[in-house]
Amino acid sequence: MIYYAVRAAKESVSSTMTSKKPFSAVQNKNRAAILAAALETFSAHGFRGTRLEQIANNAGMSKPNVIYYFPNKEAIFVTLLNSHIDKWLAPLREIDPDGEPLEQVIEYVVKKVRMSADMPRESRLFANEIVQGAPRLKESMNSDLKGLFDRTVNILEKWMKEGKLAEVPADHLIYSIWATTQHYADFEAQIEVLSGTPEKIVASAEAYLINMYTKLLKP
Amino acid sequence: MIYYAVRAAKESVSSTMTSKKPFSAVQNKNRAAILAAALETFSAHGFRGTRLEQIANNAGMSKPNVIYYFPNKEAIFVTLLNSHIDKWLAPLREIDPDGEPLEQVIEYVVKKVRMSADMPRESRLFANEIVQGAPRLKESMNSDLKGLFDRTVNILEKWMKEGKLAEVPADHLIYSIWATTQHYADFEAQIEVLSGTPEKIVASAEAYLINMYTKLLKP
DNA sequence: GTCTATAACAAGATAGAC
DNA sequence: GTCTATCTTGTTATAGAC
Repeated sequence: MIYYAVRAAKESVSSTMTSKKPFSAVQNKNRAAILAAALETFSAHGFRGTRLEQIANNAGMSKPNVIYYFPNKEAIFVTLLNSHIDKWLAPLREIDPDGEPLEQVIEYVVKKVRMSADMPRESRLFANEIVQGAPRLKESMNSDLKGLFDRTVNILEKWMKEGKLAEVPADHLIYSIWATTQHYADFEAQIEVLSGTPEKIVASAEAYLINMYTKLLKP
Repeated sequence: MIYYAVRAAKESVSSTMTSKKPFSAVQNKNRAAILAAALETFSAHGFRGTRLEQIANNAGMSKPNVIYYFPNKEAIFVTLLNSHIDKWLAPLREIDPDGEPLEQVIEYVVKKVRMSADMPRESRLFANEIVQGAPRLKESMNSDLKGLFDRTVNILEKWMKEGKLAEVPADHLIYSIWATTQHYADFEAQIEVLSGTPEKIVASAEAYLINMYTKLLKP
């Protein structure tokens, strides 16, 4: 089950690579359509709330045809998670230990809040899963995320010790950045009720957050 | 359907009240057991992810017996949401327009982060629902929450105009308080992977957040 | 590769005895 | 009020023709 998912995740990226069993052009096209449809429904309803039929309809094909490309529903979900995780963690990876500290943190905040605006479905996909205990995400959190998190904590603590950032607990700083930036995507339904058009709100969030984290971290 | 839910939510609070059809002591006890079990499972798995059987098992009774007390699964869920919403919004309601501004905001932050520590399941119950578009919560958000939110925005803006708080967009301020405080409960699974025991982390969150919002808002 | 039909099963809800 | 047995529906997954 996991096997198929991983294979799909890796190979769907480059169909031309000369591995054992590359997917055909049609296969890649249909896989992509399924994953696009899956992002739509899984992010809106979570794993159990999503019906295979919705995915099939959104992808413009029949239910059995979907299952022709993926062995089961869980494989679609896991493939989807894996296919987005690198992109999702990229901004964290791009923090430069040799850059100007405050600038690096603010840059990270800006990237994250823009992701919330540009990729709200990806954000909710992960949010849905984590709120429910991350049963299908614990593995990649332990491998991909944990290392990145620790690396970032170290960089931040070094900067603080050097007096280049105000001293705050680095782990809490990262959590609050995640919380404040992703909130606009994850709780969009609530924001829409309270503030109207979410797009406008996310647009003005950037300035607010830059100000907040600058005040917090300026040495 | 909604009728039963509302009736249950209101009457289960005070069994002795002299309304048309008060519930018996046994009824109240069983209703309470069902709602307690429901909080456990709905907060962990969301509405569709929760099985009636899990609720029954957790409540120590049979599935049909659960349905004897509530007409269906949705009624349990709606009753549960309603039975917690007042408690959940209490800290916001308690912001005193005549109090010392910064103190009032910090007090609010502290109450919220403690709720995250003491009532993580309630937090996730709402988070789960909102991430999925709040289909069964839109109504009470429009009635209960919207008014409270607007009231709070007005209080904050007045304080800012009077120079008693630094000027920031009040709506974003509220969103960031919600985001940073609830994050510890809602994303507990992730925090556990990255920082170990969530209890310790939430405990140290209070000081971090007090510092952050003080720096942000001190005039 | 794609489809219709259907098997297999899980889950919500009901009937009716106690 | 509570339970066992069961109905009914919804949903995943498969079989097999094209």
